[in-house]
Amino acid sequence: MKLSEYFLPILKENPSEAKIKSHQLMLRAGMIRQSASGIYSWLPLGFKILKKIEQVVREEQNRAGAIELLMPTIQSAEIWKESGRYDGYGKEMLRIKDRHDRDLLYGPTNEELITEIFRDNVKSYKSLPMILYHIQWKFRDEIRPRFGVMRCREFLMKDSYSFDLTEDEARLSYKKMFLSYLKIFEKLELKAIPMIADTGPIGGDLSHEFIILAETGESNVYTDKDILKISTSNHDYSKKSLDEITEKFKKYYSATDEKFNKQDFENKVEQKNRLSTKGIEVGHIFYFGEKYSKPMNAVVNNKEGKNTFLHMGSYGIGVSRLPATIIEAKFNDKFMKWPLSVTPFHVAILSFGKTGDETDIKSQNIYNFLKSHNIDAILDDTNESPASKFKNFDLIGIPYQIVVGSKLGKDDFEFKEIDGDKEILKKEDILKKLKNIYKID
RNA sequence: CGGGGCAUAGCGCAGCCUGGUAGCGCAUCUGGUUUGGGACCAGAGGGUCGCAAGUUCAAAUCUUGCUGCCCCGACCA
Repeated sequence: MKLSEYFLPILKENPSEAKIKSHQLMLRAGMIRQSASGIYSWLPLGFKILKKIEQVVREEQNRAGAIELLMPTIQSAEIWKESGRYDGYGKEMLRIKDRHDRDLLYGPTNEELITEIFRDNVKSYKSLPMILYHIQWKFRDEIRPRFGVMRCREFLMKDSYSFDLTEDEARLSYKKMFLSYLKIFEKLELKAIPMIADTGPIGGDLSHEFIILAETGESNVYTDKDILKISTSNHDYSKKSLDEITEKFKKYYSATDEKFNKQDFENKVEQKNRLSTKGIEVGHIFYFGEKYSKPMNAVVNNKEGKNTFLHMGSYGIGVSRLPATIIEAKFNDKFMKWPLSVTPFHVAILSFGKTGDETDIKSQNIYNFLKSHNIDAILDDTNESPASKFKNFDLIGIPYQIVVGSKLGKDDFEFKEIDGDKEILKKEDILKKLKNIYKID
């Protein structure tokens, strides 16, 4: 993409309504624009990042054996009356009437709908276990939306739902999601800590929140430093491996404010290992047994041919919250640097030439060369000053840069990591390097 | 919902107290000069001053009502 042909409205000053770093940066880097309180449009750059994050989530959910589908944003009130949550959910739920005066709602979550789909189409224990998920926009009419896309009313969520015959099997499904979440956040270069959590309005008795450590987070976090050393890289989705990884985490103390107990913390964690910091909640998983299957009569035949209520769990990741979370966790006051897995472009080419001159031609040349080899580059071919280009790209945060100026030889290019030292390379070497970094064939 | 604040050009702001032809910086457009960390000169375009009513010869400015947005609290991916 050539910057001169792209839609990237960059702001030099912070809009006054943005109070936290990620909100300011997302507005300034032209990622989002607000359309109403807690409701945002995603501009091309932000949308590209959002889609990449979505893809990381999708791939790891698939690896865990979950199957993707897509449910609508608008739901009928009927099923919510069946589960008893139509009255229970409160004002957070946006209620709508259609032209025939039928009660509809903009889905804040999908337990009812997925339960209806499942019970209508699955009749045998032989189809179990099964985990279904979708990545869809949700609406929760928050009392006070704030912090940009961090706490907004309309947001993109990945929500999975597990169906099992017994509680034991359901706990295994829970562990699959537990590991999948850890791997997703690892791939996004985020430090996520699972915390025992309250089950909230969704209900159930087994639940973890996934908290990303970030100075500017909203939740207080108390844990053991060693918990950060646990690696998931040697774990797969076999039962043995899942049991091992969940056991590893159980050994360490970790709690947010609601569950924090000073006495316990000090008893269980050595002084030198105590970590109390801030975090952002990005995921929440629940096992809730028969909470929905009973009132909605979701059953399958077991081996004896008898109807048995399904054991269910649900698992959410705030996908649209993640771009902001990554910024909060990684921005260092000077520049942004996106993880390799979600960077909007592989490399930025900053041309210090002027339309049509030698430097400009050289820039166009390497841009076309990389493009023809599947490298997604953005070429800044505008007539801005060099200083201004550097500043803009510090803001946008593409991890690698190629700087094309008049100071180098005809076949030489300056290549650098955004926060690293420059090296002088030929274009073939740059291609080789980028292919290696991004694992492109 | 309780408490506080704001609304003037795309963004940041001044003007309001004390009513009299709407301004500044950045951004945008034209021409030229520049080019390795937010360049310079000259010129140009862009605003029913959030909406409505009232007071007045005259309202961005005073009065009243409404709407929107932001901040602090409870809620949440």
